[in-house]
Amino acid sequence: MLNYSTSEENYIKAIFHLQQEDGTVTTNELAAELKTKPASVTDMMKKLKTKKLVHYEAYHGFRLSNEGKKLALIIIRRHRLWEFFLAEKLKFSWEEVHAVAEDLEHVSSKKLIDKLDEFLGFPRFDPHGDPIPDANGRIETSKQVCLTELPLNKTAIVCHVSDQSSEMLEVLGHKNIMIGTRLEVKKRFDFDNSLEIKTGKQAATTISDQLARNIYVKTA
Amino acid sequence: MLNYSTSEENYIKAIFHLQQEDGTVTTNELAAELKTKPASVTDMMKKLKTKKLVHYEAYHGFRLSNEGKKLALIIIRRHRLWEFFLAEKLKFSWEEVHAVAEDLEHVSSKKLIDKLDEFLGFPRFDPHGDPIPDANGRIETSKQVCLTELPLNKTAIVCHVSDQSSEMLEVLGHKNIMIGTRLEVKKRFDFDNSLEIKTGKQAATTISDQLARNIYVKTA
DNA sequence: AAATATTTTTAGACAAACCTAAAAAGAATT
DNA sequence: AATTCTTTTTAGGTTTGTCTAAAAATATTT
Ligand SMILES: [Mn+2]
Ligand SMILES: [Mn+2]
Ligand SMILES: [Mn+2]
Ligand SMILES: [Mn+2]
Repeated sequence: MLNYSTSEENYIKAIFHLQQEDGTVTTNELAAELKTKPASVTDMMKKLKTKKLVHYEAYHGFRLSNEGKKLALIIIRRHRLWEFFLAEKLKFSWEEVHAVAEDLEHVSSKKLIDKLDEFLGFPRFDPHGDPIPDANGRIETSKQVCLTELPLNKTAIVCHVSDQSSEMLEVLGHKNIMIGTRLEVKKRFDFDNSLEIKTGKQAATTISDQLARNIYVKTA
Repeated sequence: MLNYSTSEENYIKAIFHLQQEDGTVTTNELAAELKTKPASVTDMMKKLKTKKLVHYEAYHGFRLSNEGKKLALIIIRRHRLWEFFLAEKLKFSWEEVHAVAEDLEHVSSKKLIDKLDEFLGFPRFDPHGDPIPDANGRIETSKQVCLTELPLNKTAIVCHVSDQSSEMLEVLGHKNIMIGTRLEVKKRFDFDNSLEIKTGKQAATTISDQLARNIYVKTA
């Protein structure tokens, strides 16, 4: 069932990401995304069509078939689990993980990935806050986002704090914020980027930019 | 300096292993090792020669240049560190690690490998007992081997015990065996595979097959 | 509805890594 | 030293994934 080349996998993953927005993807879009030429994209689309991974009619764009989507989620799972591993276990910084994961994602042993998942404690989000598909390809629909980027008045749930120091936990405890807390940002002060937030039925509190940077939330 | 294809890397590694025995490697030998055809080997040797990784004169075999040896040790380092990771952290069995490492070894980030090495605690031997080259390409010359495979009357030093249970440590303590102990196998009883060993100036002791299987030694 | 501009596909070429079959070189036998 | 056997190389071909340049289809303007 699965034994695809690095090139095929990179195309499938890129189509998956592009069609999230557009629905259907064009030749030029994909060529730009993959830093290749439109002619190369057409060649590859013909091949992926015969392999039943994409729906494609000449001149009318393409989108992934169900098979193609399943494959994309497998590759995304590998990519994000490796990113998590690199950040969490090897202490790579946030920005470094992507490039290395871009290569590691093409090592295709199913057992490797499932054991890695287990070793990492079945993490749900990669270091950029993107959800990690599970072994069956199921993926959380809502993206994890830093509290600093949450739009005003949008209800969200705290799902991760990146700094676990006792100082951090002290201030969180005092403000009654923990994993699972439902909150909304009511105001954002441009002067110092501090936030006024509302949690449940309590009075509003203010959160510094410093603190907000370490809190990740999921929109419901 | 280093950006070689998966194919080039597999050839370099295979030549390294073959020339350990032979000194110089032949076309047919290498073709057999890599399950490819002699004609393909000749093609690749021409390429590796222009890249200065091998010394090669038509019809007279080949061996790695210094550059080639350095590259081989980098690839072997990657391979064995991944094998150690798979066995130690992901609980892969002994026999499963090689195939997966055969792919992982071609991910070429130097930082990835050095951080992995650190994360693993700078292991000196892979799960098969082969030594792991360090970040500078230095490699231990003597291979680690299970006590069950040590030839009679050959002095060796205990370097690893794979079972660290308190029961195991109890029996080892009683027999005065620990990491660093110098020993020789004096006799091997076919009936139960038990061993009579001699350590330093003490009287000989007997070790069961069960115990011996968990002790690894390095010949001096 | 033409004319023009943009996008996409086709045609033809190239490098990498492999193959088979034939030729050449070297080694072993007589 | 000539013949025979074995090994190695060359010649020519295939597949995969890329490219440029030209042609065809589609979209946008006028
Ligand atoms: Mn990424
Ligand atoms: Mn990739
Ligand atoms: Mn191995
Ligand atoms: Mn390999």
